[in-house]
Amino acid sequence: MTTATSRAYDHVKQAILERAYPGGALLSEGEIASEVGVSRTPVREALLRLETEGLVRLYPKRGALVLPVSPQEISDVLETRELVETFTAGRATIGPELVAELTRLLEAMREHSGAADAKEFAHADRCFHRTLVAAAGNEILTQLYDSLRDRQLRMARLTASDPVRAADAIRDHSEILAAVRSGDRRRIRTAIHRHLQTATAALHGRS
Amino acid sequence: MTTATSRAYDHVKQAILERAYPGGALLSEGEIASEVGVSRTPVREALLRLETEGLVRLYPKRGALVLPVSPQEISDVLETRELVETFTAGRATIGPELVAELTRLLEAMREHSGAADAKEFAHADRCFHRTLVAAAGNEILTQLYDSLRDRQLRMARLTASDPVRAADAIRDHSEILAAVRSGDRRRIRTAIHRHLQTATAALHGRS
DNA sequence: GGCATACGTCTTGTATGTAACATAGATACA
DNA sequence: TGTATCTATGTTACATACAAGACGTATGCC
Repeated sequence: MTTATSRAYDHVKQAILERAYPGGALLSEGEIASEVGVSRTPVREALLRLETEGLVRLYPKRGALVLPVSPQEISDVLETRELVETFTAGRATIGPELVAELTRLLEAMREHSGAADAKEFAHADRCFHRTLVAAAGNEILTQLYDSLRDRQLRMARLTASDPVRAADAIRDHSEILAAVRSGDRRRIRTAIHRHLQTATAALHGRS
Repeated sequence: MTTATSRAYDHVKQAILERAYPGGALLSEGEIASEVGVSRTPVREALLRLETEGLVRLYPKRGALVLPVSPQEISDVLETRELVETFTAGRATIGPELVAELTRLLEAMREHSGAADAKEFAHADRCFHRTLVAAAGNEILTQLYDSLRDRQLRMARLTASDPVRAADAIRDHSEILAAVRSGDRRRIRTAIHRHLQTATAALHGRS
């Protein structure tokens, strides 16, 4: 069985990312504890962790405030994401395994590009980028990147349920993969930069 | 009065950074609790936080392992630090307050360059860099940078107690400050890059 | 001797109890 | 009316209790 702490963590994190706990809400440990069916202790540990991830802010004796997404946060996340992705693209170890993995993930995106599979699509999308970042071999940046993607999840309204955007994403990823295959790092960086530009524009166009 | 959790956190963190708890040591909550004079609960919260900072690793039902510094970690920290510093240098809002603050910190470094003030020297050094990073206005990167500096603390053998290295650092920082005054961003990045190169070399030369 | 098993010890994971703090709203008073 | 104070309620911060898991070691058996 999974631990009580991780159940509490997953529950709260998912609720925040899906806006079931909206930005600005003040959560109490006891309330969450009874929802999840555990005691307050594991809930408290989950909230502590979510605070370090930047999703909530703990106010002593008051409760846990679900941080509203601010323009500053959006800008910081996007800026940092671009920094990490372009940098790691310049350092990634490019080999047959990497190409094979990226190919597989791109294929998964194509398979799930229908409106019904939005969740799987988003997952493959995310894994694609993550794989590329991880290929640079820097664990600190890989972990940072993961937390950025989580935070970005809250910002997107209805990510990827739009077929046009799904098609855009597939096209962009194909270009990134082709660039990786070519081994031309400048081309990879350019492709990633362009991809993030379109993604950013879409985000701003809807928020 | 400060909270029990923060006392436990400070105690353990300092002990790890100063190698009082050496890499590879297995800590138990109860042991720390009695050292600090609090119950296990706040100790546990402190350890959880230190795990997210990459200083310890919690093994279920076993204890908290003080992570030994690995070559991989050294490389990741240095690489990430350079990435963050050079990037933020390119975005920092350069104004009179920034220049004044950096000047003040450089002055503090000069004041404390004697061997007796190693701690104050290191503190001013760190604040100098932190101020520059923060001037870019990206909270995510600023926070990341802080954690990198903590981790780097463990790697340096006897940081800055060497007068030659202190003089080197002051010279490098002067050049960075001059570059900031000039407003030439390329020059700032170059100065930072050179500074990190010498710092890295010193680190490797001794470890 | 060699192997499996049982046991004792250490440690955590989780629940629960308690006191102190923060706040909102009521109340008293000028 | 406006202000200060009191009180009721909700919430955490921390301590403590207890059960269960992980290991090292001894024990029994061949």
